[in-house]
Amino acid sequence: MKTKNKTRNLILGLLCESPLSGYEIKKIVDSRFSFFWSESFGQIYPVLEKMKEDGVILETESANTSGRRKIRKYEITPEGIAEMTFWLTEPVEKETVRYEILLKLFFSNLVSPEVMIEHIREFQRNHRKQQLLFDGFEKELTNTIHLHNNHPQVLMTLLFGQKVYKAYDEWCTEAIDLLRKIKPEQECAT
Amino acid sequence: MKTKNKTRNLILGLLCESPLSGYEIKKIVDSRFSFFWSESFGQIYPVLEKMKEDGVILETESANTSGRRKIRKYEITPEGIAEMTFWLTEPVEKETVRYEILLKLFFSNLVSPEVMIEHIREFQRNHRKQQLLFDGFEKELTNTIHLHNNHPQVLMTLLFGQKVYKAYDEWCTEAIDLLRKIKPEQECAT
DNA sequence: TTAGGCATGTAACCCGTTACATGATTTG
DNA sequence: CAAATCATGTAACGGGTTACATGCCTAA
Repeated sequence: MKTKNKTRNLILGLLCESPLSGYEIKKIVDSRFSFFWSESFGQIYPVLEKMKEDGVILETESANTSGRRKIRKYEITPEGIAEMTFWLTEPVEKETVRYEILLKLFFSNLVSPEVMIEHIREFQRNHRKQQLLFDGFEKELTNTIHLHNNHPQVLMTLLFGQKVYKAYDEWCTEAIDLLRKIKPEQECAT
Repeated sequence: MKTKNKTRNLILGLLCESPLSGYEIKKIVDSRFSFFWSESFGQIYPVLEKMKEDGVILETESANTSGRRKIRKYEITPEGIAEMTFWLTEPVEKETVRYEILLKLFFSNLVSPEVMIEHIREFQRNHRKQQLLFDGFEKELTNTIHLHNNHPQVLMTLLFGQKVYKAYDEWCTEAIDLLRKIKPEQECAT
């Protein structure tokens, strides 16, 4: 039962709450998980097929609603719940992050400081957009408190995002300041 | 010239400073880049071969020193420097992070809070170890100031690590506190 | 009517890890 | 001598993205 496939666990987790289609899974990930997870259709659909074969989920031919294209809804089986709870107890694997922005920064003495400043500004802009979304989520959650039994857990993931993104933001500001102090003659090439 | 292969850029960057072997590249990444980058031998050696073919690096048959096994040293070519500077000016691609710990947390109402508390403790321990290394690096750097012309850039990557890991650490403490407050009857299953 | 969102799926490709094989040299 | 470390390499595999193909429905 050694599941390296995290997509599989994501799907199992979502289906623990309610049956969903592949399309809906993707939408949920894109909207609520985007700051710590991502999935593509090219991954989701084949994995769903495999999971059906393995008997951890089953298709609940949930209607051809109003002559629309067939929507394949899936629900979790007891085997699926067992697999999910097993995975939850397994230790978290060491994540292998790769911050392209830090790699560029590390070697950025090959180009003018302005280049790197612009990269960091862009990074800061993108992450500030996400920070605004955090605030929205938080309000949404405090309004619907106790509606979901995983409410505290959701808040905690949010808290993670808020703290880390705040750290990103502060770093961006400081890094830009530091880069501005670098004299052009210290460069290697342009 | 659309390089998606980041390993290639890492190698180019390192070779800008001095010629290196595949083994040395791996050691540098493991020791100094580990908190924001990772590489495996199975990736490095084939990429080096490909880069040689493409003429961005060349092998400088750096001696069979004292009858030892042949060490293949590589140095960068002008084409390699051009490729690297081009990549540095290209925008940073949106990173797709996947925090397994947050995915587990999000769905952790399926198991007892103690399970998740232990995962977070482990996460905190691992990252605190790295935080100690940051302090060591910093001292090392302040001693050798001005020895390398990318000194400020290195310090900035370090600053990033320090800020983000501090955010991790604070979150861990708060999250564990919050999890302790969850009453067992709020769970779904065990 | 056409653009865009809903919905599913596949093929090609790349990226990267793991595991293994090989062999030399150093150190206990 | 055995174990660890230095050093290079390959094969197998899996994970994941991108791009494409298909088709339906709704709203401008």
